[in-house]
Amino acid sequence: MVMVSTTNRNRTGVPCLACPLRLKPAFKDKPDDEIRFIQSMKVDHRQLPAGADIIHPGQEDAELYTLFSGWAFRYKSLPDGRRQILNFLLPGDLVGLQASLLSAAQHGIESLTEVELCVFPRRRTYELFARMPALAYELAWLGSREESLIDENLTSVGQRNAQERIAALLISLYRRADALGLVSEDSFAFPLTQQHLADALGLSLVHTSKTWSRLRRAGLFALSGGRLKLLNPRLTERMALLFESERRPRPLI
Amino acid sequence: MVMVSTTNRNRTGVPCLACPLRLKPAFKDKPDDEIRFIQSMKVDHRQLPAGADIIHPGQEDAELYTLFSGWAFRYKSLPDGRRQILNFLLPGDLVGLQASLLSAAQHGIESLTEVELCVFPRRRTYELFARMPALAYELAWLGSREESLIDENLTSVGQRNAQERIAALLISLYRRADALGLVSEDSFAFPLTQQHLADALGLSLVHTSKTWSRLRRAGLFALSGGRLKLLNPRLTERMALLFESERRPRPLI
DNA sequence: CGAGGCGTTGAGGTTCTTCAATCATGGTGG
DNA sequence: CCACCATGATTGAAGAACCTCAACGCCTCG
Repeated sequence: MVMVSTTNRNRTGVPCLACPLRLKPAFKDKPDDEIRFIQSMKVDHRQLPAGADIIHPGQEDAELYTLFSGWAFRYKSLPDGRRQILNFLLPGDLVGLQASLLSAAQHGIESLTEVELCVFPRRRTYELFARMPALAYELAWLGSREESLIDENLTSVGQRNAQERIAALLISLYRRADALGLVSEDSFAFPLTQQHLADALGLSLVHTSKTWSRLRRAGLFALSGGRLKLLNPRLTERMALLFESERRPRPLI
Repeated sequence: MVMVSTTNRNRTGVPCLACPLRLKPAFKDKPDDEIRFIQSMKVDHRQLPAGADIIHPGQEDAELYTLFSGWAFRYKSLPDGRRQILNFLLPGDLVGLQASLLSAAQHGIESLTEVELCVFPRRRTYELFARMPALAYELAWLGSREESLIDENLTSVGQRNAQERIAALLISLYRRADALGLVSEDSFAFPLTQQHLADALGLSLVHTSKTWSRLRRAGLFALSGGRLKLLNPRLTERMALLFESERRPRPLI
């Protein structure tokens, strides 16, 4: 939970028109004039270490970001310290849309790995709506997509048992990483500790550890060198009681 | 789960400029030209009985609605029949924003009481973004607000025990009903069965019944004639482990 | 070498679930 | 008017899932 603001003075980062993310199969094409508008709104390219507060609970002046690289998560805490991880953020995800629309952040956002963020000033969010309706529409679209992910997490925590929750989380992260080209040989970088898992699944640390180890020993997945390999995706899907979900390209802002 | 489409042929319903909801303290003022635009987008005023499917899971042509009167809820089901209620919808809430932006509804929406809906064609959602950026912004704002409610529910189900979950739900519904002027003498119409409660709280029906009765006998609330009266809101708030939350007016579309 | 972060495991207790039976209420048809 | 049925709420009993407490091992880092 280190508070760092290592603002990279290299304001440009990568030009948005040449953004490597945009080439991934996860994302839709976008007309050049919209990309140039995004470029003109981008005021910084910021790098933060793992464990940094990107937005803290109650913050009123949170900017709007796109996660360029690395992982992060949104969370909510209770007064007595219990913490619920609401969802994980991967490259291309919007960071802080809710916080920038509502007057104060109702949640916190923390980096899970070192991250790079494209920074857009929250003051100009309305300008985006006024001048680039297509982008505004995609902003709303991305907001709805995030809500849909949280719906799924709520269903998991409310209805699935420990083993089903783990399976559902693995499949969800696997699919998202895959769409971003982060999966090679069924394995992808997996920066979560068991405490993160427990807080995301609504389980105690101990029970998470036991169930996690059991599923690993049962051959569902393997973990080495910080990379997770799904050994039996089909079985995992069935164990998660998941309905099929389509995977169409999405907007990148 | 009756499928009825009692389309009220009286297309007008109430003129939006004279919408009685708009007078409630829950809602912000809006310029007349925006209200007239909303009126021009409204294609129907539809009445459905309790238990009707407003949007069914997987539906691809769901319209966008504003809930004019009555209660509804969003839910997600697992293949084996377990159901999670994601959030409750009260008058003034948008219905089906997520479904109208994404290509198919990832959830269902069902009426809890008889409801009246203002119907807006999903085909014209983009037109709204193009022609009325202020309204588009408020649409996104309402989407973020709904996400924020789901965040709270996820935190409840993931971190609170049965009694805390019930307290948190009661406070949340009480505050929302209050802002709509639906509360008189600390009591408001309460159309949920214990099955709805159980599905929203992620608890079994039996345990919900036992905890619910225990809190009622403990004097937290009283239920008679379908109306719920919160007898000790302060205590309920403390029991829910809730942070204080501001209540500013919100947009009505 | 010590400290701290992270993961694992055992033991015992609590919360919550499942199964099952009962009861109250309201509507319907004979 | 009453028998019948459906829906919803209540309660007891037994067991499973999950939680807390506690101890220990492994690793990295200073």
